[in-house]
Amino acid sequence: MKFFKGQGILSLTGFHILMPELPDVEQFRTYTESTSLHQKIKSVEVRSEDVLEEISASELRNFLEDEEFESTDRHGKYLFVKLSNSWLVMHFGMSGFLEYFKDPDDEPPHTRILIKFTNNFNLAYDCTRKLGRISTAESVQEYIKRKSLGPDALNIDYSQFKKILEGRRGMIKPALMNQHIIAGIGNIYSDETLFQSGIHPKTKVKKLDNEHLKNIHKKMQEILETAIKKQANTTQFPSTYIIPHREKGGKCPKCGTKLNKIKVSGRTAYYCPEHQTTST
DNA sequence: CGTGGCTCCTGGCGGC
DNA sequence: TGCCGCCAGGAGCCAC
Repeated sequence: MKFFKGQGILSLTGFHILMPELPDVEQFRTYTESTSLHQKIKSVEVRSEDVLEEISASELRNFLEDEEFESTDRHGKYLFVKLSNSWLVMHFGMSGFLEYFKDPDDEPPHTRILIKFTNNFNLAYDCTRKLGRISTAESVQEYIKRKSLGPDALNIDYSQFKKILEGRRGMIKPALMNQHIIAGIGNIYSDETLFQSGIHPKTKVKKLDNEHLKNIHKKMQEILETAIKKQANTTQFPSTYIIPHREKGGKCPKCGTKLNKIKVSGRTAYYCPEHQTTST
């Protein structure tokens, strides 16, 4: 699938890299579904043990070899792949992606785990910066519980959303990005959500009224659904989105004002000073 | 409870 | 050109 190959190419040419937040992982999930199900795993190469979490290379090989991927699931930024009796869990850090290929020349450049199927195709887990993690779980629920992940950002309804945010003392952007509160939103989708909601990223949660929260919840889910429809390809996003303008000298796609770039909880936040005016 | 700082990594880029 | 420090979209840990 050229799409994934394109990620590296896009990043090299200065376009926006597709980062593994919820929509990207959903794309990896459907990609896995459409390429890798119901094929016997012949062998597994662990090229870097750095990405293994609570499992050794030989344990992972034993865990996967002679198994088949039966189905997939996703929770937040985690991809789950079902085997006969347990689950493989993939997290992509800041630079991870999957590539299904046959010709060795098509192997991506920073393959950390290579799964070889008996049909002679391969699934590569490529993670340049080695910040992603591969692990296993008894079930999706067991993993969610073990990692204390909040509800998935796409599934959470408003009453639940409101309940988890109410009473928080901190700022809205870090709250949205906190995987223990809501799973799936990272730095760029929190920027987009707050841009579309007209909320300054440093706004204290307790300063937001019911209408604000309702709007944030609605925009968050609309954005995630749109991004998934566009296969997380930012070049296909609506022209009113801030994501493609999150760069030095970027301008607001709605009014042309130069975007502000600030640090919020240690992360880079871009926002429009004209559109995101709630007091902090 | 929240936040800032540090850490895990690699690689692209800007500045000198 | 070469080198170096800075920066990046994730997230855990610890001190305050």
